[in-house]
Amino acid sequence: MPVHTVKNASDLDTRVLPSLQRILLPNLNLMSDAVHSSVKGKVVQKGPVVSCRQGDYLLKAVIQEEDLQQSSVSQQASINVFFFGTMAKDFSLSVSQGDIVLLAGFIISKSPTEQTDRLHPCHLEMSGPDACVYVCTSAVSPSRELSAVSSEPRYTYVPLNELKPRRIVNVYGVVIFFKQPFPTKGTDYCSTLKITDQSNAKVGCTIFSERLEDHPKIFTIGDIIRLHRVKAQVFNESMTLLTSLGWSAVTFDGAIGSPVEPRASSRTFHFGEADKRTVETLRQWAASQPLLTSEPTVPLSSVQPRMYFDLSCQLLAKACIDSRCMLLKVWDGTKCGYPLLDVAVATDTWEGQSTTSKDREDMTANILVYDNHVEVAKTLKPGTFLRLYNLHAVPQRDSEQPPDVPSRLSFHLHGGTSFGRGLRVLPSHSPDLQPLKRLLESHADRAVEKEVNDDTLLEVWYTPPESVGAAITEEFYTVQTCRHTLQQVSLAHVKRSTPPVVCHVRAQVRSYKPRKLYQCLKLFCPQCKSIEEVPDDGTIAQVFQEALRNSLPCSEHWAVTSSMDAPGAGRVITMHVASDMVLDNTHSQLLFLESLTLDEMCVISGMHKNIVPVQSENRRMKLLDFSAPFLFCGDKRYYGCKRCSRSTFVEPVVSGGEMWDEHDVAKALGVQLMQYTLLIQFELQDGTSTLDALLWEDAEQFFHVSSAETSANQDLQDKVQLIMDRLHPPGSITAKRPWLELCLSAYSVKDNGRNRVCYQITNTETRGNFFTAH
DNA sequence: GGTTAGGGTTTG
Repeated sequence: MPVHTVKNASDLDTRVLPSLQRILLPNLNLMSDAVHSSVKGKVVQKGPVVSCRQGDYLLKAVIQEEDLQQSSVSQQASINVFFFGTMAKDFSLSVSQGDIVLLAGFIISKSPTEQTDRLHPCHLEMSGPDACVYVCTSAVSPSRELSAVSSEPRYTYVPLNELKPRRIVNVYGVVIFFKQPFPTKGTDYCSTLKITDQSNAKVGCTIFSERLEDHPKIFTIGDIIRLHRVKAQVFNESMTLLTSLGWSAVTFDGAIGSPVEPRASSRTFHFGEADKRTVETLRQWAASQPLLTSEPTVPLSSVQPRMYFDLSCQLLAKACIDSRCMLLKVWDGTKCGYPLLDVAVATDTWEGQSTTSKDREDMTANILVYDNHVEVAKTLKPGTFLRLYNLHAVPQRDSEQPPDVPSRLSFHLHGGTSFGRGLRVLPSHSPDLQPLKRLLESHADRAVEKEVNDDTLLEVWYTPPESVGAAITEEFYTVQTCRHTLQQVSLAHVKRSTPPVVCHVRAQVRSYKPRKLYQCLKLFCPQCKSIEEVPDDGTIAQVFQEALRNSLPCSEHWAVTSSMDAPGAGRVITMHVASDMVLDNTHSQLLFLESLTLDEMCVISGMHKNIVPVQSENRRMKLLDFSAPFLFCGDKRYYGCKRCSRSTFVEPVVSGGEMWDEHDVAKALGVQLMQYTLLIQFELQDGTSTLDALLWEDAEQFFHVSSAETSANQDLQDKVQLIMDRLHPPGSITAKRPWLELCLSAYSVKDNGRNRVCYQITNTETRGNFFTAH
């Protein structure tokens, strides 16, 4: 290995590479003889191994000259060193921050970052066969042990007037300006926003992310945002914040008294009491700042010609005009004070309800959405609640119209993102949508009272946003996939039958539970047959926190141990790799990580195939409590059965070069792997009776998803939700629910010594042409 | 470790 360890620091001066000339770092320059020289210094910064574009690996470290008089310490005493390929991995595993290293076989280059990092004008590159490192591992210092056990506070937040250039920080702020994400010329979407806090400093933030759903969910000025791991930078003489590696954003409603519910895109983020207090304090402060109170959205009834305004509304229908323009038909339950322009569109180009009752006609607004906004508008489903930002009320003067007749108003969402122009979907539970929803509901009630012969309004209101279009244009049904040749029977007949028996029935879903789809996902132990809930992130984070409290780095003879700094936490994460695997590709290694938080685990697991969180007990490695996953594989998490697994293990039998899956890891660690499973209880009805039936063993077939994949994939969760909403549209009346052809298995189970009959939906799958659209 | 963009007196 090109990284060698020596026992004594003095060996670096005397025994190692005696033929080479030591150069003090301040004396090093581009003309120095790199071939016959060595440098020595303390590792003051050590970055992670990162993969670069060509499939190579890179690690950056900073080493500092130690052998200097105090007076001569200068910026030239610290130098950037880049390690490439296996050298990077070896360095990462063998060298810790604080160690003294001797480097040779380097290339000296001009440092492109001299101006920004104020370090040595040169940097060193360590690659190729001649590069080598000797390291004297420093003893674990008391301060390092202390930092490993201290866990609070988890994050520190920097006031916006105390930002220093180039520092990676966590901040809280109140949003005073924001734009919806727009595509850049690079690979990402960009959101720009401006925030402020009690210090009154105003700081622009630029968020880059390839995924639209990762961008901060800001609905209005006055929302509160928490940013983690953003980099401070000066631009145009002002401080700005820029996303950096592992950044995250969580936003909150800014109104005093509204629930402090974090809006996050990532499923894993830390949110505790301290965050709640910070949000509440910021809300109080913002309420006292007249400039910060958010401009309320303007109802249609208050719109004046030529004004720009934000509108909250429900989408009724949409139609494509051309590639650069879409028409959205919306309402907000109020009546505009001006006559509205009706845009003529062929009936068959509408999606959703284009024809409406006279009463509603007066309340619907046609909105022309241009250019870049078409992309978002295309994805909208009738029924969705929307907010349109910087909408323009344009009076359209008809040339033949007499001057005393008021012009008809049309609404335009112009192209571009200036002034925050854009549109976004609002979740229907948003606090500031509730007045709008109550208003729409009252119209729906009135329509019922009057028995208006037009149920389109009810249709839109009572059907969930996603399914309005579908309910009209798409078919939904189930088919039996078994080969039973059975006469269809009634539910009453099924209940009279003696189990075990299989029946075919035709029934509707009267209700189902759990209503929160994520609660349908369970963990099943094939060994002891127990079913457990999937722990939520709060529970898991707590297990990590517990382990953090008790842990001192463990040491195992079979593992190579190294450490890295937890960014901004003043704590060291310890990493163990089985010796046999050290040379494997970093991404496929089985890693054991100690002293880290769930957040950190989520960041790191994105880059590795298999990571096992561990803690130590008497310096021996031990798994965490089984309420937390014992294994992280990218987005996926695997759990061990509490009853059937051991939390201690001897040396895991690993051999290099293999690709490990969750079964291999579980076996090597003595863990009984829990399987993901979907479990839903339906109440079926068919006019003769009602009957509770489980959907469990054949649930994957029913939904066309894998339970394990669904656990880590929002799209699949949405798909399950979508299907449930078809089976049982929320708020729907019986007549509107589909009739399903089902295969039912009736069987007996022992329950407290008594036989009980259970029913399961088996051999049945859902069909509907929305699958192809999805 | 970091390319994109870095709000702005709008308009079909």
